[in-house]
Amino acid sequence: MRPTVHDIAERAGVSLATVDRVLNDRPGVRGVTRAKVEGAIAELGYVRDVAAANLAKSRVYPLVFILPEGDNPFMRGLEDEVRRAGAHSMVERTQLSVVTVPAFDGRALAREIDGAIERAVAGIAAVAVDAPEVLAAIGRAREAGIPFVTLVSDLANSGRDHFIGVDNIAAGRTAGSLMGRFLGERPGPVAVLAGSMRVRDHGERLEGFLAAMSAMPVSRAVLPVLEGQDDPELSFGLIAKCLADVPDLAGIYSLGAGNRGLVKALAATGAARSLCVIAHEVTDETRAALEGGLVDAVLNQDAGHEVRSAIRVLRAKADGLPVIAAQERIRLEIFIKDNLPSEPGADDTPGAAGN
Amino acid sequence: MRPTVHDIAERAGVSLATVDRVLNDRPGVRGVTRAKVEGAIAELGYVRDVAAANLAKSRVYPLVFILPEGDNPFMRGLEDEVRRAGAHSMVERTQLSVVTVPAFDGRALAREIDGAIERAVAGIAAVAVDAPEVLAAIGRAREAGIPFVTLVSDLANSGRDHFIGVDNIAAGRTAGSLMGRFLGERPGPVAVLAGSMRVRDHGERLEGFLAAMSAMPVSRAVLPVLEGQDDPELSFGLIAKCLADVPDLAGIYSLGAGNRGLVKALAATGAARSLCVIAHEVTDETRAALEGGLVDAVLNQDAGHEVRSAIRVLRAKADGLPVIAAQERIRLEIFIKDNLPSEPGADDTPGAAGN
DNA sequence: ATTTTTTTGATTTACGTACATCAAAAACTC
DNA sequence: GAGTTTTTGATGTACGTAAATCAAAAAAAT
Repeated sequence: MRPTVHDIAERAGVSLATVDRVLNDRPGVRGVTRAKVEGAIAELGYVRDVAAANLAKSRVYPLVFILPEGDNPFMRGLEDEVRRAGAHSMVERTQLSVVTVPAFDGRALAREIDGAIERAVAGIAAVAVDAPEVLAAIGRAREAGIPFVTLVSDLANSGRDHFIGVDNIAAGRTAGSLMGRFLGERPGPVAVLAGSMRVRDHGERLEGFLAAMSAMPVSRAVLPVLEGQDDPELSFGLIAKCLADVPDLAGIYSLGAGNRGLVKALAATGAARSLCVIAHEVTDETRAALEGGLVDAVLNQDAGHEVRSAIRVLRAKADGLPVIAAQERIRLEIFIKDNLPSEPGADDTPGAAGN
Repeated sequence: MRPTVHDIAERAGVSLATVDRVLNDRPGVRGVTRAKVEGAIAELGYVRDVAAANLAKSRVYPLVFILPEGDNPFMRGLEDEVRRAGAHSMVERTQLSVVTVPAFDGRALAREIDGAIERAVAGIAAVAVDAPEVLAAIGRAREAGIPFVTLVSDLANSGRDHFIGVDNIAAGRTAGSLMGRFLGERPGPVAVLAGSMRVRDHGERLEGFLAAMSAMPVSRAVLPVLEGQDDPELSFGLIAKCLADVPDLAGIYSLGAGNRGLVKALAATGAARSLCVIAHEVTDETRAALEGGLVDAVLNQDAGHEVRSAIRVLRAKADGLPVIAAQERIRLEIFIKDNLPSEPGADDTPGAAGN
């Protein structure tokens, strides 16, 4: 059976009060006594019963998720997942809140991080922005002893506890390999639709894509990047023009969130029947396009898994417990039509409204 | 804040003892009193604090995993995952045990299920076998109020609480689609390596594969199934013979666990340079083959996720709590060389032994 | 109305831990 | 050795729930 604080007291020859002082780093214990207690803890392999401690303390873990605003479907899906998890999180003594900031606004993000620090939350998860003020804010959170997780978009050298997301270079490389395999020896250039090359994630995906394409047996041109700012109408226009201007176009890689415009352009021109199209993230649009044959493959990161992982990691850090690395590793999923899981809520009664 | 039993007592105008009797279905409560208490429970939205209850009861959840014996790498990996999870499961009041039975032995499996029922375990997870005595044993477990999860291999109409695994027809279809896409217009038949067609899972994968291949624009022969009994040497022989007998072979789909023999035959003959090879489950052999270019894609189900899911589902069922469907859905993963996650333990110091 | 049976309430103990209080013991200083 | 300071121990209360006991109250039966 598991050792308790009573066992420690007996093994070390001290009282419960002394054990409590050592376990919780309270003052009033001589070094020699502390050593005895710590020795007993180690010998017994004592692990705190966190559930019992939380009960005694009536502890609640307030966690905050800071997400970018806008109509990026993936981010909205991420927000939905947080809200869904939050609906029954009090059962696990967790209280989730969502704060949104303008996309790519480092200053606003830093401000919200500092706000969360002020409120003494138990942990922070944020989609990072490459900006010095964000770097500094993360540093302040860590100094205040608040666990910090970057979500989807990492920030190097930030001291964050954990990154939850996929490797974007590998993502691009995967897209390139698949594109090359699917196209085989069929000739013609490929186009790339990005949001903005100023975003590091997009740059990394392109880098990986180009590397993989250049390693393919068949040499193939990659056209200059189309920057659609993740805007549906702008993306639509760029793709439609490209389809018109490049009659021998062989494929399109959409590495950002402009998929609504892409899918619309493909459907409008009927071009997808002869193109290989690879996009990122399963959303309503890309799911429909995959099922309807407009898109050949979607590379996905599971927002639900990411949110659950963030919660688990922040909780583990707050409790000083180990993180199970294998469980928290986010896989880059490849979906074709045949392995696409059924839509969430597909089990619901047809008349049910939303989910 | 969360309502407690005290709030129920006050709301219903009864004592704590009565609330306890109602909550725990103990005798000695009139119907009219019970209705009052249940009304208060509903109005308050009371949800039991399972952690507090477990503390009061010193509860432990003994769970048993019944797995097939043998050197099937996937099953051994599954067993490793259970043992790994069991190493620190007491922290969560869970006690995992593994029982192995001869592969495909329905009688032995039924006997172990009954043994677990006798020991009054909190839940059972088993790789199912299609046999009437197994069906009956699962029925007995359910009658005894013991939650039952089928793992990897399901059993229809068994009354099990949950299936944790992938859809094998979809798996076969995915393999067929990928094979067709990767081969493009390149001519030549494809071969299928199975364990045994007597195993329903293998039959389903073949079914899906054939359906997808026949839907491809290019018509392509599928050779009669090679049944290697998941034996490395038998599989080696069958593949080597096939490679010698069919010089225009275009691809191989390995739907079972004979991959060690397959990979060895490919390496020995140098045939893989001109073949498209798709296999199932990431194991040491398939990982190396994928990285070395002998295999083009591996379709995988994550054993670690499956074990964690089984534990979560069994715990939730034992507690009478809801199962989060999205979290417990096992995805059919497609791995090519570029999105293959680094090997578990790859973060360890190079000198570290095993893991 | 009386007797018998059933229901209800009050109370205690328990789980493992957190945290506070204050007297007693030990250690330190002069 | 006396006085002062620090450390330690004993104890109580708390968290939310489980479970047992027995007296008192309520309901049912005669």
